[in-house]
Amino acid sequence: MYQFLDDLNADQRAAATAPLDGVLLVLAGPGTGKTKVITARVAYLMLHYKLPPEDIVVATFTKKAANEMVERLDVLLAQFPEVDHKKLMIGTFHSICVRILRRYGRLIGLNSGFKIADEADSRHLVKKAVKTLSQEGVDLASKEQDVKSYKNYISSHKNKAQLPDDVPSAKSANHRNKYLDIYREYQEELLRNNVIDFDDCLLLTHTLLKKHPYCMGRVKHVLVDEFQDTNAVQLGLVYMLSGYNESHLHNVTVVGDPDQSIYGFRNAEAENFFRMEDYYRQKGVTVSKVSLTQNYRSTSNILNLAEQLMGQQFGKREQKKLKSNKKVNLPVELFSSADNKVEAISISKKIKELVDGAVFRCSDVAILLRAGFLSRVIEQELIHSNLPYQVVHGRSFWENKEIRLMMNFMRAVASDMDWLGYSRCLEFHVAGLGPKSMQIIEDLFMEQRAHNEPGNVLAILEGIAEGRVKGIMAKSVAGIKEVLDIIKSSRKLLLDDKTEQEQLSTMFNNIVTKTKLVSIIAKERADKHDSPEEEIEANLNELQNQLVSFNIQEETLLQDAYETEDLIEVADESFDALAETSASLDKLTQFLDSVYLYEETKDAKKTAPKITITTVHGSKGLEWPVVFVPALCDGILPSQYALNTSLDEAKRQAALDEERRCMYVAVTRAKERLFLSYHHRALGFSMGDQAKTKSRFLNLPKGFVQSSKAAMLKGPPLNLSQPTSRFANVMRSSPSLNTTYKGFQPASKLTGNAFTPEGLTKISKPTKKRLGMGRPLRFLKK
DNA sequence: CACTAAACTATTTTT
DNA sequence: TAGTTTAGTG
Repeated sequence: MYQFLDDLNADQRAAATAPLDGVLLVLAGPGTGKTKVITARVAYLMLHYKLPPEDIVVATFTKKAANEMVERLDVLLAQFPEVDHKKLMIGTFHSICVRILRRYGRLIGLNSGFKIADEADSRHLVKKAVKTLSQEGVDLASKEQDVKSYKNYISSHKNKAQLPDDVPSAKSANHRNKYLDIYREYQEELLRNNVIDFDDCLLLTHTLLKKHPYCMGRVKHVLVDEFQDTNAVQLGLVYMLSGYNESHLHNVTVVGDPDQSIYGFRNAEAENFFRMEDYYRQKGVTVSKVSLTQNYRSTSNILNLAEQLMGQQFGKREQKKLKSNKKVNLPVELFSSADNKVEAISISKKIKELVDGAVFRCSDVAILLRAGFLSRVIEQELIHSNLPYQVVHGRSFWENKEIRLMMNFMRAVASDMDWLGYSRCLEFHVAGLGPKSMQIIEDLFMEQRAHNEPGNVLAILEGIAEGRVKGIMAKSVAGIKEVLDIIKSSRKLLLDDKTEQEQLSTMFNNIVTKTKLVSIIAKERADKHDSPEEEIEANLNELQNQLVSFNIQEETLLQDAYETEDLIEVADESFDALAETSASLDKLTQFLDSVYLYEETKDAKKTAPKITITTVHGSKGLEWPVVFVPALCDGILPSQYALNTSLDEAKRQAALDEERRCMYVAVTRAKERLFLSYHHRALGFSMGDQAKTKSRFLNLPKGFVQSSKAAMLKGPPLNLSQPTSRFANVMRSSPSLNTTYKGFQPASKLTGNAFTPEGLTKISKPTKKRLGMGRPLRFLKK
């Protein structure tokens, strides 16, 4: 019928072509072609059932997943020009919600010009709230740790759809009320700054649709990817989005795998699978389930180990019977090391063997870690042994100081209302401007806001420059004048008679030059890095490129999509419009808006032949021919938190189960070779070295892993009271000692003749991303 | 009142 | 290690 359906196996096809009406749960284990199925289903809904793309909502969890799906649809639908899949409402939950709020937020009193508060803004406002409250006499701790716990409190309530007024009153403890006070004050702060935080994106949409469900009344089908990662609010959104259109009531497709739920800490609830089933069954809606069991990724040894691991879950779980399609099947290897440095050495030696044997390339190898900080030791060792690697950290690029500063200066250029942006610029650039002076300026701004005006930071600063404000030191006034100049001159550059690209890049350079950003930040890092300027400039270049090459999103998506149009007063113009505007200024504004919600964080050079180091969470949805999972120690995986004995039994089990799922995700990333390891001792920071024991998850029956004892250090058992770091250093620097280290067997011995290098190169292409759409199809066919 | 230098302390995962 | 908090100085 459709060619893309021929490329699916029977189960996949059943899922993709399931009836339009009713609820479909697709239980897709790792490597079973989940994305392929959901993409095919979307195509089928549009082609076969003739659903208009603008009536279909496809919600994903990450930007990457959304982008990938669009890419696949591009290929899939190339031959069906009559279907315009660009009109699909596809994106992360957050981005879809923001689009809805921009358009209909007014109905719940939201100012349509709102901005998204990023993590830094949000933290700042929590701190602010704490400060305000302590000034009012409430006794509050404001250490970093405490701020974190306040944020957690707020977030967890928001994720349960509880605004301050909805929080159930605490029975006894009075610290609870303090938390609630902070929550209230924090919400006020958001409002005063005309921003909403990440959780609000979802929560406010939830509130909106509860009151005004007709806003999204024409939605005919809702699809959710990685459903196990949804929280209560997201589940509610699915119910509401699919619960209004009478001709297409409760038409939902969700795809996911409860075993891969590793975002519980962020209030994801894998139980949503069961909840949803109950909810719709009670409504009399047909609920069908399809399980995908054919695995196209891993060898059966890897799959067996994974299944064995999950068999130890405390919570209920359905057994999986994943079938491998791989002919070759090498054992999963396990080794232990005296300490984490030795472990790193073993890993690098092993990688060297695999790579030198021309069996794998560096880009085929990934090292997956429970936590980011574990990468340090391994990185050092990889540098030492000259192995190229890349650390893929979620948003580290955006967290660089130079990037954050540039973003803030550009925010100020883009909007006079953006106090949060302006304030960071002032703090950075104006000498002599401390908390007291900042407070004076902020008060002026908030006063304007209180009078229901948008607020205009630039005007206030001009007032200061003209000496109309008391309490600001002369030295600071001079600095403020400079900031004014930077902002104004940058704006002028955006109105120049040049191309958009030129305008943006000269504006960018203008800020960089006038703030002397590079030299100032370089100075701060001088004692830690060799050539900090280089790195800073490279980062700035990257940002500049992203800005200049940014394409304006189709924000008009919702514009014409709704018949209910006349029912709803259309959102008014944002009142933030600057006196003079230009295409490049619009572009700048959109760029700033988009960064946190739409823009995919670049995963370094995809083509570079490098080893990938990333966290287990960061590895989700990806795959590599060779995977190392080091540091499988109690206290790391499972993490210390899960081992906390002060938790009650149910919570402890739930936490342990999530940790186990973490390991499940890690091991199921591997296609051909999987190496597990742990160390007996962690050489650490100031807190001193810690003795470690083998992770409880490694207590497996015989036969699932092959221990390679050779990786253990030869020599006397470690004396734990002696400084081990020196020991490790000797190991590393002394060749004679190194020879006693046996390391791994040569790759040839392990692989035997079953694997020829030629045979392997065919299937050992790197990450999923590079496979794109065409490749896996061809691969699966054979 | 702001700035600097020394001291401290916490290390998960992220839209 | 690095980011933040503090105490002491100008």
